[in-house]
Amino acid sequence: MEKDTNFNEWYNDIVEKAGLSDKRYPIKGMNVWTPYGWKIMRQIDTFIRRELDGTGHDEVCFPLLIPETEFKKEKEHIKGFDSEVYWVTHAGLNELDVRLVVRPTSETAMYPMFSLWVRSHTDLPLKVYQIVNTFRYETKQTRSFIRVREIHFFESHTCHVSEEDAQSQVEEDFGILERLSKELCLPYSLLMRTEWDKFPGAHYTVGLDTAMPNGRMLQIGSIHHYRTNFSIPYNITYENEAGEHVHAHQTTYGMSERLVGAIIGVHGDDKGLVLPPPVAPIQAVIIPIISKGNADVVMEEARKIEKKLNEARIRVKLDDRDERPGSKFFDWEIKGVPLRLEIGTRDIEKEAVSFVRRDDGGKGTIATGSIVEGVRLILGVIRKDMYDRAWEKQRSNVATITSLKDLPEKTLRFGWCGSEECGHRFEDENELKLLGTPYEHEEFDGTCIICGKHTNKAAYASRSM
RNA sequence: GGGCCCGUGGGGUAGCUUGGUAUCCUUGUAGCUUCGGGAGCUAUUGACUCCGGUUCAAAUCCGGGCGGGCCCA
Repeated sequence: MEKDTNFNEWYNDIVEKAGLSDKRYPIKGMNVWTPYGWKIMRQIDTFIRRELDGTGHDEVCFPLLIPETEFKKEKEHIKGFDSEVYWVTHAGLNELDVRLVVRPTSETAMYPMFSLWVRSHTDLPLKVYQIVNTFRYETKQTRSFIRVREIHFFESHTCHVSEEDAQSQVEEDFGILERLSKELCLPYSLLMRTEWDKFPGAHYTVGLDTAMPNGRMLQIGSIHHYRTNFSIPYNITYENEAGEHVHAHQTTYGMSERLVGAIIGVHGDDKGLVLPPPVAPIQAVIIPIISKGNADVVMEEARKIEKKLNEARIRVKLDDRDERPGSKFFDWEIKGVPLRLEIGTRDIEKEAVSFVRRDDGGKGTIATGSIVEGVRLILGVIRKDMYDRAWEKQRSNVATITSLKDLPEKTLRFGWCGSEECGHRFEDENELKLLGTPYEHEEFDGTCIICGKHTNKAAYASRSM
């Protein structure tokens, strides 16, 4: 299956063949995480926990159901979500007096509790997160990991004494993102979403977008600054040092299983999945090369190597199935295992192990005596190379344009005066989604591509995934 | 939001026009054999998406549900 000529089919094919997800579950957009896919997700979750724990967040777990009365407290928020929430209307044989919403996100579950938890300025900042499933009734075509109705994601929610303090939380979130990006070898653009596309109820939203091979941007997460937009309706106040009751300023940060979708799309190739070593369930696979009469010797050596790597906490698997080596090579390539180790008579004689990199096909040997150091080193190089190549692709995906004729299949960068009128016209007339303006300062000098007014603001747009 | 297409063993398919015995590949299982890029042989398990209609008879024709895919907005 060819990735570049037929990305959509390729993607579906890989998800199935690599054993990431089984979408035969009989509800649209609700797929089964099969073991290999779930292991990848768990690696990502583990990293996120480590990062959030390390930055002073506490993990919590809120109920799945939200009373309609709480859900409807913030007007913009409900407007943004009420067409895509699932309702619980019955319990047993009885119709419920107060209907329950299945969380599409947890603001409205958490904030009534925050108003109880936050009393004094000494309670702030309050920083919590949870890793849970949320539900959104997607009406569009669903797609494994990218557009689903049951979404596995993490959401962190914070409360602060001031807008500035909340702003510094946003900066901390960018730091977490940067480290996550290195781990998953995923590049991203930080784009300030337009007023009409920001999270319902937010003061502003920064979208985290990754370019897919078809030139379209995939949003992999978002960071929101709420100011006091939620703390007012939910009455989240604290008493400051002067004895006054003040509304807290809030932020949220969320990312989902789309990270898995992005990894598939960014790194995969015609042979299958290519996994970044830090999240690969199996980082190195050992293929014993057996021939007549040497099975015992080869297997013994392979087990020795397996044990050594295992003890060094490298995720290793010895493939001792009764299959021919070639067939095993194909299997593990589809599954994207970063490093393949081959052990045969020739290797044993040379006291070495042959290796093949999944990412670029590079081959070589590692001396058996330094197998742990060698494998660690190569996995490190693979991670760095994947990271660098992915960023290079992300940058080259952007095309700066001055005319709307003959648009390339890329992410477009162009001048925008910033007016809503030009923004809407741009979207409506070009079948494109305005992703927003760069969050970080970016030199630009040109004219608005719609009205022609001079502007030093660039905007980004792409077709939606 | 609109349009088009599809649903047959675990996966991929033939059969459907013209109603009557379901094809092939792959996978799975057991055994033999083989092993530095998808080996071979033998035996064997396993299917017409659901509901309703037409009919002596439905995988096949008609309607609907559920599910999947592609394109456009």
